[in-house]
Amino acid sequence: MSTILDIAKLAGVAKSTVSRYLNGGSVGEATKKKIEQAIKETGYSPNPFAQSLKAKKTNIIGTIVPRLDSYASSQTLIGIDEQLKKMNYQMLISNTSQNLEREIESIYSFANQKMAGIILLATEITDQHIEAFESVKVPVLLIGQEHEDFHSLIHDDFQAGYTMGRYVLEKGYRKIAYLGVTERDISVGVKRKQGFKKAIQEVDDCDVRFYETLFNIPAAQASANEIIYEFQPDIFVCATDNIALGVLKASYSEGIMIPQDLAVTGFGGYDVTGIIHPGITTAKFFYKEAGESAARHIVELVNERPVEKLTVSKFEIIERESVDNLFNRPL
Amino acid sequence: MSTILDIAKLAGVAKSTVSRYLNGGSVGEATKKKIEQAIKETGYSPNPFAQSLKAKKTNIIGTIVPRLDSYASSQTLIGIDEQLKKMNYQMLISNTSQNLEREIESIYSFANQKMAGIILLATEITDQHIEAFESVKVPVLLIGQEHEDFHSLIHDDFQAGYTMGRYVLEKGYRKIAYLGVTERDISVGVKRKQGFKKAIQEVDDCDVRFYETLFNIPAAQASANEIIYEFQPDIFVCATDNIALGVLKASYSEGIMIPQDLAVTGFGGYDVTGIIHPGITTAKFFYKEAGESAARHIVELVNERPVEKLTVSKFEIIERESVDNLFNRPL
DNA sequence: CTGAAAGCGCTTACAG
DNA sequence: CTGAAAGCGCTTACAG
Repeated sequence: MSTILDIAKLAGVAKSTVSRYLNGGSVGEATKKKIEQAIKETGYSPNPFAQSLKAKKTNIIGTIVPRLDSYASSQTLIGIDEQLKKMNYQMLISNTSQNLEREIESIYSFANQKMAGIILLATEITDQHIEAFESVKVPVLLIGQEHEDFHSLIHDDFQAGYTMGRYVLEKGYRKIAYLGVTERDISVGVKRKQGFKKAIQEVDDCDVRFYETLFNIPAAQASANEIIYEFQPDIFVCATDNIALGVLKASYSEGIMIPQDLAVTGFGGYDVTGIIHPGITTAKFFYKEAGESAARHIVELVNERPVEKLTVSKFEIIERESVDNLFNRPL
Repeated sequence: MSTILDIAKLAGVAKSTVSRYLNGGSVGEATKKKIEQAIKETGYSPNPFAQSLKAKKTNIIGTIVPRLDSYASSQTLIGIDEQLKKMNYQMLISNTSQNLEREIESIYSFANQKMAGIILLATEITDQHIEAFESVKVPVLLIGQEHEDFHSLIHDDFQAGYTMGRYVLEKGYRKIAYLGVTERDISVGVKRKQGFKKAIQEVDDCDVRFYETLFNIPAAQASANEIIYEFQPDIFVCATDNIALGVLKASYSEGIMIPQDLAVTGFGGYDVTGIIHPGITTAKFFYKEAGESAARHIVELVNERPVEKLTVSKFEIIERESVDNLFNRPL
């Protein structure tokens, strides 16, 4: 591996001149040629550690993600990565395997590694998160959860919940099981439910019950089984697509036909909801696009340019076979 | 951020002593105490760039992956990441979005960034890959494809193909469409097919046709539609789970019942194959475990310890509803 | 436009 | 056991 000194010698100039050339400073035509030639010969490329040591800062955006094997995470990461590349930044992923403590560690570790900025694909924001972010003084962007102290980019959970609620009501469903998740997850556990509730409050002949389950399919399946037994709803409105998949599994195993006997909706717009049969009606979020915006925003922040504190990403209801139109049914 | 010099002053010793303490050299009890105290007070932690600049080497393993949004990739990455963390190494992901040129660029870029080693989740190995690997002289490990020049860790594609072939024959299927992929992908396009062929050659009353499609679901769906029309197979043996999903979609849309009218098998063991209904019979590979082994191997290579050139990861046939037993059918 | 020198934060022989 | 000094590869004022 050649260094800047090798190039300087080869080109017959001082290394400060080479450095200036590399960084777009003023260099004479003749020297420029010589340096270019030397670089070509050696295949020289600067040592990023030496650069970072001087600069006390990198062009890397540390991205903390709770898991690698979810549609939402992957798509968001892809969006971030692609956009960052375009802007000549790099993405470094820290996977925390859904361990909040590891998120905190990652924040400090990223700061120590002189990341230019940090993006957190957030689930819960604890006091420790706040403390960590405040002590490291690195620009931060939250995705998926909002917090007054930090810049964030969220999906329109409330509005999606409201729209989904209206949709379900318009299709004629009135005996509804809302299968949600912990309220510690504000976006998924609170906002979607609140939006849904608002829609429900606009009608008065509705029998709705609210349940809580975990994010994974087997747990959702077990919950669905119980609820089917004790409540016999006409429809499950699920807080995530995975939970909807759990409901589907429960139905298969009980011989319940979808949508004839039971309807199901989700949130997320995971690919799998369109692959399976029947397809699941869902509120699709735009993870990749959100990732791209996030990348743009964090770079703005890194360069100390202003960014709106809160950005809300859009959504879209995708109608599929898992919901019937009760008004079209023969009596 | 405090530096080693701050610690040295605070503790009243030379920075070389602090450095020695940090790196486990011999330090007197009394000085040790003072240094520990100073580190605690300041929350000091060494600047990794300065360290890397000296060491000319990091403890980071660069991992090149063709895509982030596939089950196989995610699981493999999770395995690599977790194991690497245990061994005090870090993983850096480079996503190439299925662009072979970007893979080459990533190899050089990783070398430039002084990665301790490189893991490539390989699809095709071109001459440019070989040239790149040879010129950078960084330890390399291939996952998913084997190559005589490099250490590699593969799934047992041939044996899985063979076992799947025998399985299908034992269930009584004789009119078989094998839906494969390009032979440029040796593991998926060649090995699985070869194994399957071997099984077929052991019987003689078999009508098998071989087709080729792309890796994505819509392409597989289109291919399946054509094949159903022109060949009317009893079963599709698909080279990947995604292709099997494409066949399933084609069947849904044509009103073909699975497995009554048509059976389907895949390779991979993607989660989704067990979530949908009917579940897809598939040869499950152990991606996460493979990732863990890969992590162990690359670290061995980094430390110049011997590693077998080729490691073969296991597989397992998972029986689900997408394949019937023709011998059990009423006449 | 160009070069000499200092310094980023660390580690590593080399003395003592 | 401990410290002074050199050096890793780069950048950045500062002179000229």
